[in-house]
Amino acid sequence: MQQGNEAPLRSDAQRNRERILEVALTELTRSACTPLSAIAKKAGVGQGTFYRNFPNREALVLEVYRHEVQQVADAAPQLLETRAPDQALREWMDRLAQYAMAKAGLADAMRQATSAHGSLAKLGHGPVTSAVTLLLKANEEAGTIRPGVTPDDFVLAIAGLWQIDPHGDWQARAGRLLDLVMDGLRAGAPGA
Amino acid sequence: MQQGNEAPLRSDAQRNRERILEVALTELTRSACTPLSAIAKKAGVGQGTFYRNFPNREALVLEVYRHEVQQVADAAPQLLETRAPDQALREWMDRLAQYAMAKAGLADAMRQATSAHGSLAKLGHGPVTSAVTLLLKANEEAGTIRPGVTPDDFVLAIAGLWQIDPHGDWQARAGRLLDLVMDGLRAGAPGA
DNA sequence: ACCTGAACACCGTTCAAGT
DNA sequence: ACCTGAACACCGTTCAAGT
Repeated sequence: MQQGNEAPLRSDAQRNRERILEVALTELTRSACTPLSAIAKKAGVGQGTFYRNFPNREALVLEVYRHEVQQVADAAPQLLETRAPDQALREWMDRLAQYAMAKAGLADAMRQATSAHGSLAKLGHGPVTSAVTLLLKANEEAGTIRPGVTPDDFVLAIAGLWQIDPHGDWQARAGRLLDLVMDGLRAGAPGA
Repeated sequence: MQQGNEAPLRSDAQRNRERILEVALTELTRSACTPLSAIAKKAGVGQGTFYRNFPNREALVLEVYRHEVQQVADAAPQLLETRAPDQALREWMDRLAQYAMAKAGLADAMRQATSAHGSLAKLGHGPVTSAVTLLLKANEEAGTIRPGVTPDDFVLAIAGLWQIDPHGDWQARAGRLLDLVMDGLRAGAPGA
């Protein structure tokens, strides 16, 4: 049965959960392989409490990531209001890249924690998918990209972002990758 | 000093090393997180011997991967002899995809073992880079792709391959990704 | 109802003793 | 020179006892 995800949660329990997430963000950003016990300790909770909230590393990392990634997703509608659809899409990619580099430690944690396929795919139908759907649709309607590109396709196409080393000249490398993807999306825009 | 990598290696030592690699391939393909101790045991060597050859998991996984990936790389020159450069490139991508799916467990192991950035990048200047360089150069000279694309750019562009779930319809997903990349490479072929 | 932390299981790594 | 395998350190996970 496992309760949907209702069950109001006692106030001290809720504060514990929030403190764990807070510490996890800082700590995982610094180093992807921080022991869970260290996170529990810094958050001031016992091991048991930690595991009540997050049954394993993956659950924790996914939750932190989801939280963080929401912010980038939120930028999409705003960009579409102030720019042409293709410019909005391209700039959104840049912001995603910037964010991915800033949170590189977290991205590492994601890669390591998600055992089988789909670091990103594991995010499922979250805010990122919504943002991408929105951006692609606007472009398709404006005829600036070819029709039929799904959000999944897009996410796969920019997967290289998470491979870039955040030290050094990531700006140049990311820029070239994203330009290439954008050109691929455009190719012969209105045709099948 | 650490010896370059010469030092002829005693014959029993060499057999041990080979048996470890053999077992590691089978075992890691099956499950990315097989304990190293299990691999050592199945290979019939002690823990110490194992660690003499491969100081950590990453070293083992990289070696296995390098070995395997050589085969796909070897196909590049042959393809270039029998096909137009762009067709050769596109078909090589397909083979890479097919191989990546077949060895999905190994790809998982790579992702998990390589802590900081660059699963693929860690392969460094290996056979894959050579193959890609060859293919890109032929296409650039034939004017079928835009000039100035580096092997690094290309590897980043197809990074999505390693995210695809090998069960289900990976053929369709991989095909769409690779077509998109190919179109991106083509975009306005002769121009800057 | 929720929390704590000692206890357990497991895996990576080292090293003293062998051949 | 190289090998073995017991021993150690460490981390994830559980659970009996508390509030």
